[in-house]
Amino acid sequence: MPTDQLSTTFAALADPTRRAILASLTTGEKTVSDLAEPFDMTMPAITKHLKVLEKAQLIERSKQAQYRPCKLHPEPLKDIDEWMEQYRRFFEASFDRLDDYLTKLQTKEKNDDND
Amino acid sequence: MPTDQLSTTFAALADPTRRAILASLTTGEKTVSDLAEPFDMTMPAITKHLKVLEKAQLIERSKQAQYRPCKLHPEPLKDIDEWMEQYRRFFEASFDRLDDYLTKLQTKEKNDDND
DNA sequence: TTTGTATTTTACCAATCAGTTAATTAACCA
DNA sequence: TGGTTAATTAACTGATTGGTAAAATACAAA
Repeated sequence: MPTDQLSTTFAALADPTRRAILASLTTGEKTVSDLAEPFDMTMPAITKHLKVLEKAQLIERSKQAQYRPCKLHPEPLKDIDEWMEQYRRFFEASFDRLDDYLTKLQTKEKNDDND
Repeated sequence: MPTDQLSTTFAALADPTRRAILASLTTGEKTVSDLAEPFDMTMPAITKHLKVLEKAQLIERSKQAQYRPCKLHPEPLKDIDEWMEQYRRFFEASFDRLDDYLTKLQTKEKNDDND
C-alpha cells in the first residue's frame, strides 16, 4: 500500500474498529484494555489496530506503570479536511449562501472589534 | 475489508492514483484512456482502480460509443465531511467551521421537516 | 521473590490487493 | 467484411491485512 501520509491516514480510517477507537479517545486518554472492552476481539488484534493508528500519527502513546495509554492526535485529520476542500463545492449545495453568511459574520466581527 | 459505506469510501481514497483520478474528474467527464494517460500503469490496472471508485460510489459511468466516460459523484465525500465534524474542535483553532456546521444542521432540520 | 495484571511479540492462516500479461468484447470505420 | 481503437475480463503473482493462539515482557503488589 502507498506510503504517502494522506494514503496512510485514509487507510487507517478505513476500518470501523479503528474509527470507534478514535471516537472513544475524544473523551480523553484510555488504556488498551479500556479501548478493547467494547469489541469482540482479542487483545493482539487491538494492539495491531493501535499500531496502524500510531503509524498514521492519529494517536500518541505513553507509559504509566504497566499501562500504555493512548491519546488522540488529530493533526492528520486536518490534512484530510484540507484535501477535502477541493471537493466541497461539488457536494455543498448551499455553499454560496453559507459562504455569504460566514463572510458577513466575519465582517461583522471586524466591525465589532473596531467598536 | 469492512463493507460499511464509510470504510469503503476511506479505503477507496487511500491510494494516490485513485485520488488523482478524482482530482482529474473535477474538471469534467473523462474517458478511461484520458484518465490513464498520466500514469505509468497498464489499462487493466486503471480499470481496477475505477471499479474501486465506482463501488465506493465516488464516480459514475456511462456509455458513449466504445467509450466508458467517468464522472465525479461526490456524495460519499460529504459523509466523510460529516464524520469529520466530531473531530474539528480538536484540530481547528477557529470557530468558523463550527458555525458552518451549525448553520448546515439548521438547514438540514428544515429539509427533514419537509420529508 | 512469587504471583497477577497489562500489553506486546511471534508465528501462523485465509482473504484481499495491486499489479502484470494475454485474451476477449464492443463499437467504429474504411 | 476486416481492421483498429477502447475497455474489460481472466488468470496469475507477490505483498499486505486482519484475525487467531501461545509465548514473552513489563510492571505492581503481596
